[in-house]
Amino acid sequence: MENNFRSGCPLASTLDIVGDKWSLLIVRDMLLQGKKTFKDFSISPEKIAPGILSSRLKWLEENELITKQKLPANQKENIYLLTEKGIELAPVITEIILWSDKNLRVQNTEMFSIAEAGFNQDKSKVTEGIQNNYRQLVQETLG
Amino acid sequence: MENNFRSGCPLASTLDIVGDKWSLLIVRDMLLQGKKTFKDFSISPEKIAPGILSSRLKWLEENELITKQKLPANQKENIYLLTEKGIELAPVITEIILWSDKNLRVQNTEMFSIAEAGFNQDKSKVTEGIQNNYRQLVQETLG
DNA sequence: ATTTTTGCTATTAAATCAGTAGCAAAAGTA
DNA sequence: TACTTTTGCTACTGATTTAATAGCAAAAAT
Repeated sequence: MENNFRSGCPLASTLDIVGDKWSLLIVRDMLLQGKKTFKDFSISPEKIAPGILSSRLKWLEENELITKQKLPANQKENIYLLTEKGIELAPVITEIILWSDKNLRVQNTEMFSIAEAGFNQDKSKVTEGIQNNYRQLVQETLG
Repeated sequence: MENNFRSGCPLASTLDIVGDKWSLLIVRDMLLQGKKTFKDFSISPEKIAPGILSSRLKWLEENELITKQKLPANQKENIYLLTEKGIELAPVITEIILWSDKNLRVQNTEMFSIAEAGFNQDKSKVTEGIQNNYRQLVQETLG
């Protein structure tokens, strides 16, 4: 259990955990689309390779952003769910999406509208809505 | 000028630009510590290698998050400054720091206090303060 | 005129990412 | 019950990115 962080900087420490091209997209799929299984994550538009997906899920589980479990009804499927620590990334994701909408749309002409997903409302309301919605999904999934 | 983004997702698009282990740390050094030169960035506690720093600065300039220029007084030193697009990353950085403070401190026992930097105040006040402070630095630098 | 500083590039090695194939076990279907 | 499909991966190969160090030319400082 050694300290593998580059420095004592909180920003750098976060990047040491989720500062790669995929981790936050997995969290996005869970938070915003309710994805739960390996298969679910495999079919994102960004097409993550199974090897990378596998290693990222392990890493996120090790760092307690997600849990992995099987439900009694299905002994094959692994169910991945965000922990509270993971759910609390919602404000970060919201700010990134708002920045992107405002600043990258000119570069990425294919970018989705964020109004559809309700991101043009009050910032903290949006974030809380996403979080509470997800917490309900967890309840429903685990019964 | 082709579209090199992985998808139309705003989150993924941002990660395509600053989703590596170093870009946001460079923005951090500029915003929070007023760093402006290659040398300044070289001496961060995370010790970025010159080759990576060089390529990241080029990339950030290409994507218009920073500008690069020489001041009349010094024809050797390059001065790197954040554009408005770069300054607007402040809310993202604030949220990441707050998440880290709350959720990674247990893992990274060497983490700095964020109270010292004033991050325990009202969120949008903190962000705006950082941004206005930086805009003033730009003014002072360019005269 | 000499030394130091700055802003890099070059080089090599290591780590990570990406794409495809394939496979065992569980689940679904006939 | 046998067969097919689905799921959740692992293995493999190659490409790309990152990391660490050395070094160097031009400007600035002494």
